[in-house]
Amino acid sequence: MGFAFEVLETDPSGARLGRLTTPHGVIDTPAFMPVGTAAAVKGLPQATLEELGVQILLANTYHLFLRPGHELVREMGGLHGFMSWPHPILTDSGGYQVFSLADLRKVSDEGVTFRSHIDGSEHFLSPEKAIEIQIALGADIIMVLDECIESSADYSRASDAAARTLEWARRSRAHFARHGDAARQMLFAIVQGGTHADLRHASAEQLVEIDFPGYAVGGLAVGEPHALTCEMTAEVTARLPASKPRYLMGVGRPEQLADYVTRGVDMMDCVLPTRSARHGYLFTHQGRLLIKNAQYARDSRPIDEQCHCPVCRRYSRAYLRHLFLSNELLAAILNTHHNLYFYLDIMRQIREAIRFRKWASFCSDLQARLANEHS
RNA sequence: UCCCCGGUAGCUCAAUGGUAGAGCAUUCGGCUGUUAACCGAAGGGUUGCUAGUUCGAAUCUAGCCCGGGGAG
Repeated sequence: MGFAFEVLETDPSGARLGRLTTPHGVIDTPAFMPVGTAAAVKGLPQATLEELGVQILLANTYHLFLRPGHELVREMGGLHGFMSWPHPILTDSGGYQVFSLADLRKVSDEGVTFRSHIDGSEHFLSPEKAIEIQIALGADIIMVLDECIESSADYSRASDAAARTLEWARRSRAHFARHGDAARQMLFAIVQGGTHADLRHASAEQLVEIDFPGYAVGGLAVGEPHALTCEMTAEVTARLPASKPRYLMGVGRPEQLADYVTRGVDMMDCVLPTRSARHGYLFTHQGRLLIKNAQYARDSRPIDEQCHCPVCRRYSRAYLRHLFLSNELLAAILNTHHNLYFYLDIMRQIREAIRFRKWASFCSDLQARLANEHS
C-alpha cells in the first residue's frame, strides 16, 4: 500500500518522533536498525528479533549479490520471503564496501570494480546495477550507490567523492524511475562531503533538488571525533525537508544515539551491538563490560543489574565468561541478544522522551548514566 | 642389563655452534552503512641436571635423572 512518513512530535532541539509506514509494516522513529548483512543478524533468529521489537533490518546489496545472488533471492520470494522476515527491510547499496574493501576495488565515474573477497572474481557495480540488484532483492527501502571515503580525506578528494555521489544519485533515480516501483520501494539518496561543511551543504541541497523520498547522511563515524560527526549531521539535516525521513548511516555508540536524534535523525544502523557482542564487549548502564576479564570468573551477577533482557534475567557473568572463553556458539547468541536489547531499549526511551516532551532532561540524564565506566 | 629415540614458555612443537621462536592457552585492549565467533599488545625460559670442549653450546662430548620404544 505504499509509503507514508509522519512527524508526530518535534522537540525544539530538532529531535523528532515519527512513523514511517511501508508495505511490510510500520517503523516507529527514531529507529535503530540491526545489521544483517548477509540476510541474517549474526547470532539471532528472526523470532528473537521480533521478540526484541525490531521493526526493520538492514541487509547488503554487494554481499547478497556475491552470494547467493540477487536472482536466486528474487526467485525465492525476495528478501522478505527468502529470509522469512515479513517486516520492513533496508538494503545498503554497496557504497560502504567502496570504503571498507578499499584494497579490493577500483572506482571510476562509471562505477566500482570489486574483486570478490570470497573467490577473487571481478564484479562491476554501477549505480544502475545496484538499483537492479536492489529491485530484485525487494527491500522496502533501497539506497543509491555512493562513494564513501575516509574521514581524513582532504577537501578535493571529498569534493570529488561528493560530486560523483551526486551524479550517481541522479542516475540511480532515473534508473529506478524506469524500472522500479515507487509504491513498493523507497529510494534514499546519500549525502557525502567528508568533514567539510560547505561540501555537505551543497551535497544536501543538490540532492534535495533532485527530490528523493528520503535522505541519508553517509561517510560519517569513520574515524573523525564524535563532535565533528554531530556537527556535520546538523549541517546536513538543517538543509533536508522536514517531511522526509533522515537516515544517519553506520552509527553509533549507545551514548551517542541521542546526540544524533537531537540533530534531527530518524533512522540509524550500526554493527557495533552485534559485532561487539561476538567479541565479548557488552553494553551496560555502567559503561562497557568485557566479559572475558578475569574479574568476572566468579561473578554471579547479571551482565547489567539494571537490564531486564532475557539474558540478564537468567545468566551470570561467570557463566557468560565461561561460554565466551570456551568458544561456545551460545556466547555469541546471548551476548548479541543482550546488546541489541540494550540498543532497542535506549531507542524506546528516546521515543518516549520526545513523545512526553521530556527530551532535554532525558538527554542530560542519559549522558550522566552512560558516561561513567564500570569499576 | 644393553640398544635406540626423546626431554626447549602452562600445552604442542621450531631453532645443527653465533642475540632462544611460533601456534594455542593466560592477561589486557580495540571494533561505528560487517572481508570481523575478528584484530592487536603484554606477560611467560638458568633449553632435565652436572661437568667438559669452544671466543661462543638448546645444538658437540661424558656421566646422571626422567619418559617412550626395542632386544635379551
